[in-house]
Amino acid sequence: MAKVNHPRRVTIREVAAQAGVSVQTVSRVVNGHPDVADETRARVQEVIARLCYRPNGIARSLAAQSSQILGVVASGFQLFGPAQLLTGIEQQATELGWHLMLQIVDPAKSNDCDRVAANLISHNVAGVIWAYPELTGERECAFHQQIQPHAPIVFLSMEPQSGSAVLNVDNRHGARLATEHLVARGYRHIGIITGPMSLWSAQQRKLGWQDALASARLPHHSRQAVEGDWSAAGGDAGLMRLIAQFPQLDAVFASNDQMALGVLKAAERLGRRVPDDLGVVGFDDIPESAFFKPALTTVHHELMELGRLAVRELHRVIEARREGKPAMAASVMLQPQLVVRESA
Amino acid sequence: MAKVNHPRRVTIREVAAQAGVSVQTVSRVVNGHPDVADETRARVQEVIARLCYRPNGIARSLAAQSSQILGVVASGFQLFGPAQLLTGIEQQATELGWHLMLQIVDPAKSNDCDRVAANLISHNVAGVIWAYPELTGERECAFHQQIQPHAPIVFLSMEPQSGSAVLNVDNRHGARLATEHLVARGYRHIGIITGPMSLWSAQQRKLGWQDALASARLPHHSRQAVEGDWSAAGGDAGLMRLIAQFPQLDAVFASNDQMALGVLKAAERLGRRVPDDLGVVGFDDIPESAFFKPALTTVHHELMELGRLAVRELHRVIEARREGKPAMAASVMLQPQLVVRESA
DNA sequence: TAAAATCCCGATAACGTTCACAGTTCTACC
DNA sequence: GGTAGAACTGTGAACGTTATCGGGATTTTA
Repeated sequence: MAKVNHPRRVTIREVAAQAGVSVQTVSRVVNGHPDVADETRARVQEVIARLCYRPNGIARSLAAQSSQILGVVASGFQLFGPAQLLTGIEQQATELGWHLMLQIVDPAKSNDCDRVAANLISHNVAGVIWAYPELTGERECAFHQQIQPHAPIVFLSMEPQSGSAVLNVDNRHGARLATEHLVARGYRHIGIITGPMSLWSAQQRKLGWQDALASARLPHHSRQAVEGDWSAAGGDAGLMRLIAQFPQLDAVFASNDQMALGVLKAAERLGRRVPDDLGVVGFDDIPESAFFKPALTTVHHELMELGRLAVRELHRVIEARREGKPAMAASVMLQPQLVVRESA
Repeated sequence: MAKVNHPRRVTIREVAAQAGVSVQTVSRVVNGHPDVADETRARVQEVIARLCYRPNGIARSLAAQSSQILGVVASGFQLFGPAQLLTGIEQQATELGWHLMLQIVDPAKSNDCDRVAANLISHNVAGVIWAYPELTGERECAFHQQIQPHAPIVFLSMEPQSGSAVLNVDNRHGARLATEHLVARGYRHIGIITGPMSLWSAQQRKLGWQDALASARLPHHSRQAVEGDWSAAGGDAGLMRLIAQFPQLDAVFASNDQMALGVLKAAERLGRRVPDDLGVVGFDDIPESAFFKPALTTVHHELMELGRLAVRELHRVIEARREGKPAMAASVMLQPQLVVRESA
């Protein structure tokens, strides 16, 4: 096995030698510890700059038994939600000086979670953000058990549970706002196309729809709801099924904007004018939704901010624990807002 | 500073003790080295399973002077392209057993690149994928210089350069296909809304548009082109500007599908029927584009596959170098395809 | 049958940091 | 003027693994 031609990287030892101090003193300067004379500090910093010394993160992690890395467990970034979350996480992490280790779990493989947990632990991550939205509970539980002793976790878009921090958008309330708006506009036969019902957020949005119908004393039967898959194609197919099983339908709450787009397309094909013959409301307020025809009435929420919050909470807990104080991340619930446009 | 209550993790030493062999032998078993008797190997593996031993990635990286981590430098995942790339990268990395360290560079800060490079080097990444699309060249060059001696790099969606591996979709040819289709449909006054012209891909798409006009012997003036920002809002505003400065316009090539959506919206507002009064072609073939009104004719390309390819190339090079052979990643150019729908 | 090669395995030293503790010098106070 | 404490610095041992080298047992070759 041939030696790869690595250029000798500058180590703390060389800095120490050049500055005429001990390795430990350099370490102190680098980490901003007190107890080092101003003059010494200046000399060391000068040498550091001159040699372009960069502390080795790996060695640091090993010695200190903890890293500057946060683990992020996610599913995929093709959907709007996860992409927004990850963007927020990334921004805040960079601002606070954290690095990110990305882990994707494959829903198909049941033991994938163990692999991910083992990876994260073996890399001494300082904290973990669980942004993989699934309801089963078992998965998260097992994961939680494994990670918990090593690093704090925050969960995103999941069922709130005592004993762990869960950050959420109030999907139920958002869906209620959307449906109430349809009711206020005079629609009386309001169906829903849900997201994949294995997801907490999809369930909550359906509950919000039910809440609104109930408080308006409108009936809701199971034939008023069909399950979608977040995609425009799913929304299109969903409207077809919905009309087939519930012909008097006069409005639809689509659980995300992509599905709402599919609904608009199907409605056009069926000769139903929106909003006159069919009211449509979406969820997410993706940037494109204002450009749909007609412009989509939808529910706006701040997922980027949720991601940023997750990092800040984790940061707070990690710092506190480093100072010896026990700390717990707090759960949070952000409130979404209705954005009224033309489709309802 | 209070000791955090870390549960003692199982180390290689304990495995060695339990199995009655040396630490080194356990290491050999874990890493699949030869030169260990079948019987010994079995015994060690049994102990590993029993104690749930997981090698510490940090310590491994430090000792071996190289990790199982790939660095990914990107800009943001809110856009379709980057999200697709990252998804592909993630999938392939997981399949091959690599971990990902995500780094975002802030275009605003000029020295951000140094920070990113330092981080990656300090974590001993085995390879780097540069998926931050910008043309300036300086940035990449400086980065290249710093990383190169430590780890192989592949670049994504950039200007091909000798001496480094660049993976691309043939944006120019794709744009040419799109524009040629407009010509074939009889449009004669074809404008373009480009992406941000600081991006290589945006430049290439504009060149493809020019190619098509030139080979059809149609004139193209600078007033036939406006710069957009990839967003639907940008596409909408773009069409307004385009018509103002080039009134005879009868077709538009929008450099991505979101902008095409904006164009469709603006066209409706102006009372221009698509495709009769105005032909529109997009680029990317996002899943939603088939559901636009009218369904969007666009250019399909396989960005996820490009991301997967990048990881495979890197993997190949890293493995080869570990065996002492010098190796270079190869450059690749994927061909896009035209998808004809209703908008042209 | 001696010499050489092969197969196993272990001892020791890295890898580049931080931590705990032990100085040493200097100031301040009674 | 001795002593207590602060301020600063250095020493040695971790952290958990892999690399290097060497040695004993076993097999192959001359």
